[in-house]
This record gives sequence, C-alpha cells and structure tokens, in this order.
Amino acid sequence: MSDLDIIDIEAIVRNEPKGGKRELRLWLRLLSTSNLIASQIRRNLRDKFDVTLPRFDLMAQLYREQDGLRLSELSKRMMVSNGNVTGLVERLVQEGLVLREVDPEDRRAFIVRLSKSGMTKFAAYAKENERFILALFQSIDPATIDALMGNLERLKKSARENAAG
Amino acid sequence: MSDLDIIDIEAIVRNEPKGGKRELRLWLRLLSTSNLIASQIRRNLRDKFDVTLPRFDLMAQLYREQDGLRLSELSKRMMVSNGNVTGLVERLVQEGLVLREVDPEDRRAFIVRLSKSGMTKFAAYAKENERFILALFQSIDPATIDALMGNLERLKKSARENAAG
DNA sequence: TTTATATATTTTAAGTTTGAAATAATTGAA
DNA sequence: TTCAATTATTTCAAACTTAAAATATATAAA
Repeated sequence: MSDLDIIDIEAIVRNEPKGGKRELRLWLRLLSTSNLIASQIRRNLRDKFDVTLPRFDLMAQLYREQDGLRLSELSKRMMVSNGNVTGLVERLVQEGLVLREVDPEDRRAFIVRLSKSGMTKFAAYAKENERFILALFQSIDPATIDALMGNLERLKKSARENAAG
Repeated sequence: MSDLDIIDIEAIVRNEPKGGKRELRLWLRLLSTSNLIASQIRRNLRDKFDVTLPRFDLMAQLYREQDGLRLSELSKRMMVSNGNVTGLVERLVQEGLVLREVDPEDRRAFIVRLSKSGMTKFAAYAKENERFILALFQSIDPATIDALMGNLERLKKSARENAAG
C-alpha cells in the first residue's frame, strides 16, 4: 500500500469536486449567499431606521395582508415557530406598530394587523429596502435572475418532497 | 378618474411582476429556500445526534482544518460575530468536543481544534448529514446544480461589490 | 522607550429562535 | 350532551445572535 492511498481515489473516480459532493457544496453556497445578503440588509435597516430584520419581515407580511392575519398563519408564512411570533408581535404591539385583536370567529385565535403608524413606517422601510436590494443586485442581469428564480423554486420543491430524508 | 386607477398602471407598463421588483422577489425566494432547507437539516441533526446546527457548522470548519483555527478566523469563515463564536466554543469545550489553547505566537489569541472525541463524533454527524442532503436534493439534476452554483456565486459577488448600497 | 494605533477576544444587554409543555377553545363522534 | 382529539396560542428554558463597550496584547512610529 503506497502513500498515495491516503488520497481518496474513489472520490476522484466518481468525479466529485474537492470539499464533498456537489449537493453539499450547493447547500453551503446557498447558505453563505443568503447569510451575506441578510446581514447586509439587516445592517442597512438598523442604520437607517433602527429596526431589526425579523420585525421588518413580520411587518412585510402584514403589509401584504392589510386585513390582518392569524398568528398561526403568520408563523407559517414566516417559517418560524409560534412562540417566536408571539414574542415579536408583543414587542411590535408595545411600540404601537401592530394591532392584536381577538378573532370574532374563534376565541382561541388572534388577528394581527399593522396600525396606521405601522403602515406609514413600513412604507418608508420598504421603499428604502427595495432601493438597497436593487443596489446590491445591480450587477445581475435579468436572465440570471429568472434562472435563479426557477432553479431555487425547483430546489425548494425537491426539499419539500423529500423531507422525510 | 375611474376605478381602474386604483391599479398601479405604471408598474404593469414597466413589466414588473406582482409583488414587487424582480430583485426583491429573488431575495425573498432565496431566503425562504435557505430557511426551509436549514430547518430540515437542523431537525435531522437534532433528532439523530442531539446536536444544533451552529455547533455542527463550527465543528465542520474545524474538521476541515485539523491543526485548528483562531477564533477570529473561525468567526470570519462562519460569517458570524466574534462574541457568537466565543459562546459556541465555550459550550463545545464544556462537552469535550473542542480544545482551546493559547496561541504560542500571540498571547491575545486562542487556537481551537476538534478533540479526538470531537473528530470521531463529527465524522458520524457529517456522514449522516451528507446522506440527508443528498436525499433532499435527489430531484435536482446536475445541470441545475451547476447553474445554481454559478449564479449564486455571481449574486454573492454582486452583493459584496455593491455593499455600500 | 513611550505612546498611539491596531488586533484578538470577552463581556454585556437586548433580542431572536427553537422545541416542548401548558392552556384554552373548537370540533366531531358516540 | 359528553368526551376525545384537534387546533391556536402562550409560556418556558436553553441556546443562538448581534452590536457595542471593555480588556489585553501586539506593533510601529516618534
């Protein structure tokens, strides 16, 4: 057995890139891209409006549904836990940006929506945020954007369908 | 002024998809894809090994650099804050998975690396994790993976270059 | 040497996040 | 009606995360 056996010959034969399988590398790249952009967006929102990204995200959901949403629907759309949404809403209500009312149809449930002031403030947040994201992505051409949109959707679909593992 | 003016005609003329500009929608899709996959991976690691994703990620970095890394280098590679790494390492040292030694070259710095036991355990984590990710991505063909790899890299580059906003 | 500046890490406070257990209300079957 | 199962939310403990301030050491210029 020569020293060369230290190298994983089989991996080379299988035509696998250094650093693991293609799928693994794709996941790492997806994560690092998403983290990089998220942290830039977070910093910008913080610097310009002193608002955190989770609060912005929650308000974005409510801005889209001006009649309000149940907490459970909100947590589903934001893809975070119920307990998480409870806390976020609590702080936003405290600040007067969000209203929380009992659902007349179901006394277990609450419906939350943006207050007048939340509406106004979010509109400003969103405008600046959109400007910022356009600036971040300015070197990307439309075809690349479309390709990414389609392929990310495929990826999401695959992950959802094979969730059992 | 007719009722039709309620619709944002300009947006339609500018050929913008419903829900905002393409760039904005791309960011939302990137984020939700990444979140979905991250939460599936998190659950799997938790169920199988009772290990959290941040700990797994940290150990992955150290597994790749078996001679160890400085805390600052670790936080740079993980793209998280220094204080964050301090706490994670603390807990991993507590559990005997990671060793933390003063850098002989610089008394301000520490070098952390996997312990023997950390090495063994991580190897098992990584094997299962790879299997799981391959399963999640099983419906994705190689060409799509390559396209995503390239386009995500472009996106990251654009975001880095235009970080000023 | 002295001192200013930079670097490596820790500490702290506030906030975010999860998963599990608890509470409360609804629904549907017997 | 009654009761079991389901659903909506909250509470809780533990962990993660950030940004800013503090600490300690290193480096280099005067």
